[in-house]
Amino acid sequence: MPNIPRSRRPVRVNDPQGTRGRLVDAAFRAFTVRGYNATSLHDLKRELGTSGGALSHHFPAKRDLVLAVLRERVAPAVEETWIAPVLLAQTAAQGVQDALEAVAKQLETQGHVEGCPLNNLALELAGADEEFRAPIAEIFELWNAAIADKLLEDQRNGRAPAADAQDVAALVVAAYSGAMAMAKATQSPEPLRRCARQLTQLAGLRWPVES
Amino acid sequence: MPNIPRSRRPVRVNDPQGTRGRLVDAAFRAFTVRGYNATSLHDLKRELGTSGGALSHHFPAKRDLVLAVLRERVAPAVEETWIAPVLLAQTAAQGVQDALEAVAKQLETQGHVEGCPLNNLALELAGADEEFRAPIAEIFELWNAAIADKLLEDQRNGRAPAADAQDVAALVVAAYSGAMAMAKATQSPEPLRRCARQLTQLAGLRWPVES
Amino acid sequence: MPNIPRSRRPVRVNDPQGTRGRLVDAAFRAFTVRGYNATSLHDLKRELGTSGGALSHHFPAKRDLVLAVLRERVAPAVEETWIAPVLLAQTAAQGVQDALEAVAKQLETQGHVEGCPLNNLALELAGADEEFRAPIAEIFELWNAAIADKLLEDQRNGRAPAADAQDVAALVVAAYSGAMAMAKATQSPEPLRRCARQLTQLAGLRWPVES
Amino acid sequence: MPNIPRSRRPVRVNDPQGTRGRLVDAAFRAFTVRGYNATSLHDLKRELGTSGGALSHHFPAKRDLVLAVLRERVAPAVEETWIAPVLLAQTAAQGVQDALEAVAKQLETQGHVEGCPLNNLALELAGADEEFRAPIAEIFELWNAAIADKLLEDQRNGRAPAADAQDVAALVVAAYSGAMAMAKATQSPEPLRRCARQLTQLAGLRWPVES
DNA sequence: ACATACGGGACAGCCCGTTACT
DNA sequence: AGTAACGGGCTGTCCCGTATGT
Repeated sequence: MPNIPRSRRPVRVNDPQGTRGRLVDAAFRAFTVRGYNATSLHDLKRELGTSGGALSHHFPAKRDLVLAVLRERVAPAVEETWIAPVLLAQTAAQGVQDALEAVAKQLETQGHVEGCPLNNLALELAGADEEFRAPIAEIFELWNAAIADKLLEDQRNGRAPAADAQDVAALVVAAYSGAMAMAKATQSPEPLRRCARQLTQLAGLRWPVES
Repeated sequence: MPNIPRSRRPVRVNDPQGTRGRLVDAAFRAFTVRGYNATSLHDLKRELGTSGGALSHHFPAKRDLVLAVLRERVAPAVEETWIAPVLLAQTAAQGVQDALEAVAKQLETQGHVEGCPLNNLALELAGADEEFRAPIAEIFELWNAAIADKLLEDQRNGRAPAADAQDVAALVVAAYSGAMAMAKATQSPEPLRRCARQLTQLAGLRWPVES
Repeated sequence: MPNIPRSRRPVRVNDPQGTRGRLVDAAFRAFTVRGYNATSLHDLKRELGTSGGALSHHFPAKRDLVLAVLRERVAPAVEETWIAPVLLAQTAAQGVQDALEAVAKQLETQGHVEGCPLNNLALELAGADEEFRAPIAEIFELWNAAIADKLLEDQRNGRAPAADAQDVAALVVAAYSGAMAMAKATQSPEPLRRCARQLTQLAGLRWPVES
Repeated sequence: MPNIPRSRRPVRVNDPQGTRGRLVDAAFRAFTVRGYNATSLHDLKRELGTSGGALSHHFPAKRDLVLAVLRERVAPAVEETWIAPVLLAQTAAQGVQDALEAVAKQLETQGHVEGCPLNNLALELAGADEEFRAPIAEIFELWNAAIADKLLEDQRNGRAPAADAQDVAALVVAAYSGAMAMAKATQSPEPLRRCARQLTQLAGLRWPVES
């Protein structure tokens, strides 16, 4: 009885990296859009077609999943949308404007405003568990530090007025985070735009007016 | 308050207003500390001693409870801690500083930083349901408008430099909200203090430097 | 439009006592036959037609259910099959024989030997949790004490030879428990019968052979 | 196979006998302490460091594991702690006392009373599956037979009074098993000691009172 | 107005086995 | 022989809402 169309058996492929990555991706998306508590693992499984065993294997508990999301998706996202632009710009002020502009543009493109992933998770999880709070705080601090460092460099090079770099950086990060919260609540990019405009009027971020 | 000999039957007090108020209070606290999804109605019932039916009587669904919390606790809180101080201060700039100072002081007093109730609920609920988003957006807008109005008044009176009042107000609200998020994540009032200091350096909030 | 066979609405009857009792009954049966860990709450619910909510209401956790079973079913069963017969018999020796005979007869009647409920739960749960162990130990001790007391009375009345009543009682209880374990393993009442016969040969249980 | 500089491959030792033995050992311990149903294979794997496939290789199913435990650990344990002492003693009565004394001493040494492995498994599994019941019954019967045989020999040699050897043996085994159950429930070796004392008062086990 | 009882339907986590892979 | 990935299914628990009772 030859020539059996051997396509019977449900061929399973072992792809640990891929499966894990897809899980983290899906979790990142879902946590950002719906939040941590409002996302059921069942949703993730169904969305991906992965089984409970696979999920359990890679992430014994939901907690482990969100920790991976923070480390492997949220932190890189902040790095990409904020730290890199700031570091690569000519001045911190310019970098901040670039980053704000890019995000505002993106919000305008896509209809729905989901808010900042870091902020969303921070507000929901920071109060719950020290194990969550610590990595979140760390991301905020790296972000802050990157802006502050750039600003200090600018000041040394005469490209920024004297000011407490840490304070200025904190305001920038806070303004962005808060603006995103308002943008999410009002479903409009306007708060972001308003903040972007006003930040150019901040003493510590104004190009030293020569004359 | 008579001598209660009747040890048997659960003494029931009919106190509609009181029960309702206590429910909203407990919900406000729990939603602020643990979040909406992480708070079960069972928790509230147990915390208050009031049980099931009472809650159901006043609030048919959990949704109704959070709406009441927004209307009757969160909005008044914003009114009290931000709108009133700003309106009563001599200038908007002063009012903003007062409000920030008051909150920072409070954070230092109490060990744990729970964050801003409005912000917490906004981030968790704004993306979920239009029914939640609208009242949250409204609170943000009232807050914003109060600051902007005061600023316009200042400008008319020569107590503030010319600037887009809406933009400045948005930055103030955003900076505060974001700073509270960071304060919650880092469990420290420092971000708030940094932002307070920097906001005094914002052009639109500086007292017109007379010659 | 009269005379609607008003059987439409799923009439629910509140019968807390009844529901609770049926749950404990079903649990007692299932725990005795299949054991604690091998019995799923789903089984109980389906067997009774009760819903998860009802179960959760009466017994927040499985632990609470088994504690109720011990207190309200196992202890009374020991009381009924052992303590009462012993106390009511003319002598302890006679009571022991009566109890053994009754159980042996019952085993012969019903085909399947499930073993002693107390023993089954004791072996499975006593090692797990102090909260389980304590009530189990208490039942054993009451059982033991009843036999010992009766024996002491017999000795005072000259109806039993001098012997350490506690020791004799312990042997009786142990022999019965062990015999039931063997009966369950061999699915035969023979071990019980053998023990019954031999216990009559125990010095402390023999009627003082006058001569 | 992307050439990962795979320096951290887990060192694997092929040791079929050893792995199998360690698995059975761990299972024996866990089943004795926590019971069959309360022990997850995951626990065993983690305890041993060996993982999934190894277990599956040696024991396709959990059932096979417990059967091996019965055959290779429980039966030998009964052989060692009961059958050998009885056979080697001068009389059955002496052997029984020796065995009881040894176990009681061991219980006193180690603080925690786990109970008799055979009894624990018997009560939990005998009712579940004929495949489990049979080997358990067999162990009980071998145990019983050893004592009965020794007793018959004693009787033939005039070292024991006439009595139904099977019955006496059954009582001894039952008393021990039951006493261990009580010892586990009360976490005390006392029941065992009491039974040991009383068994010396059993007619069939008393050294023929030389006239 | 309030309290107890209950209905179902999730949810996270676990568990036993099997399959791909080394 | 042994490892890691994976498949599903099930378990105890919780949770929100409603119905019954006082």
